[in-house]
Amino acid sequence: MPEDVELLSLAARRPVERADAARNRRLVLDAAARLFAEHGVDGVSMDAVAREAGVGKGTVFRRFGDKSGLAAALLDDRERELQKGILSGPPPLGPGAPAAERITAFIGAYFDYLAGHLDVSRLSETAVPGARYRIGAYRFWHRHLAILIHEADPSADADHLSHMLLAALSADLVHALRADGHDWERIRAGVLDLAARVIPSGRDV
Amino acid sequence: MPEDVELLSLAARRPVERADAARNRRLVLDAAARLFAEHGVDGVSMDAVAREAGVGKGTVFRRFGDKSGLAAALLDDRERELQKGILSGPPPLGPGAPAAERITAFIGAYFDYLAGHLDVSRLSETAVPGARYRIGAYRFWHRHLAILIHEADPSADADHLSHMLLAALSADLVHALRADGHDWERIRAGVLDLAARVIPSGRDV
DNA sequence: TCGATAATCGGACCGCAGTCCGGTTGGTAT
DNA sequence: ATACCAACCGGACTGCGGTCCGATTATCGA
Repeated sequence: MPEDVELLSLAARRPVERADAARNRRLVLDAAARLFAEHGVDGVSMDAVAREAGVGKGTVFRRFGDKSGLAAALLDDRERELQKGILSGPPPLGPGAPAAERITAFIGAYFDYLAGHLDVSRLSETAVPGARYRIGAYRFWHRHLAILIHEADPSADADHLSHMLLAALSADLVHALRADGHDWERIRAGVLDLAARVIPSGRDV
Repeated sequence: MPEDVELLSLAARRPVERADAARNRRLVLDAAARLFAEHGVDGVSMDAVAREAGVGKGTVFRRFGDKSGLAAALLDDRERELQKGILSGPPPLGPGAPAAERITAFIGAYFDYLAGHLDVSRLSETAVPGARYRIGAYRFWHRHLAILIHEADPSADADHLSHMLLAALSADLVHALRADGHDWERIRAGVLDLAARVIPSGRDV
């Protein structure tokens, strides 16, 4: 399993983190979570987050880069849970099952994760154009999927195909589908159906 | 062919348009095209467009809504060309060919259109979250694809599948792939390959 | 324990997207 | 031709994302 490098690189922390910096990071993340829950993702400015955290605006931006970075940091914990399940959990999400089954399991699990954090995910993906593809977590999902696709069908352009499957799971698209009246189950089934069409699980192609 | 209603709705103009309004629309669009070509899409503010057009800022926003709307208006002419080819051009892009072939033709043609206007397309799709799905042109592409998918495979959720195929053609994704080193031909082939996997052109499923 | 050094802190500052409203102008009915 | 009204015009204004830099504070070597 050569995937483990990903998690390591994501877990890599700076040599040390000063005590005040760590404290402030926590303050900012807690404040953001509180305000998002109370006023909705769109109704919270970065100034408001800084004020609620009792911290200067510059501090927030230095630690999180921009608004999408703050949202990504908020998602971090849940992401790690899913990443852990992929790297070392039981099959079919974890190692041990055939690639096609692992693909299905991953897409289902990722969709459930997305559905549970759609607003914050959408913020992290759309606040800054191109942000989605730069986030470490996206790279993890992409590499994982690409490895599985290559295993299931070596003739495919696994790298590109992996990006396109993830595009079907973009928060902005799912949000638009919801706004268009699609219910969760329909969207979930549709994405899984797409994956099944792309990577036939049984024999043949 | 029940698709024609789409084009009509897109072409529907307000009862009349005042002479000064029409003149200013032209001024603004020309100014925007000029500035985008000269300074790049990211280096042009709405103030600059208004100034270059010799028009007030309010005028620009009233006529185009927001920045993504201005970009969408700039794309309008080219879009209509493609739309015309779909509605009344020769097969396989136009009517007359089997649905699966029309899907392939459409995706290839749309990709070429996208590749030719990637920056402005990206602006129109990402300047405002969710903007892509609200634009009239997107609805046209979506409905066209959905009709063909339903024809090729009535068992599929054509509506959702159509959205997901278009997600693989999102300007932001294609931009990210380019930045990641993928060349145009590779991306084009990958998207067509995806369509072929989703909608088998020959027999069976 | 204490001084040197580098990272952190935070609020003033900037540019831009988008709004508002009093003044103006073009279309239309008489 | 003219008067009325709706639509248009445009620049001042607001709030937000993001930057910058002088002051502050934590860490480490002596």
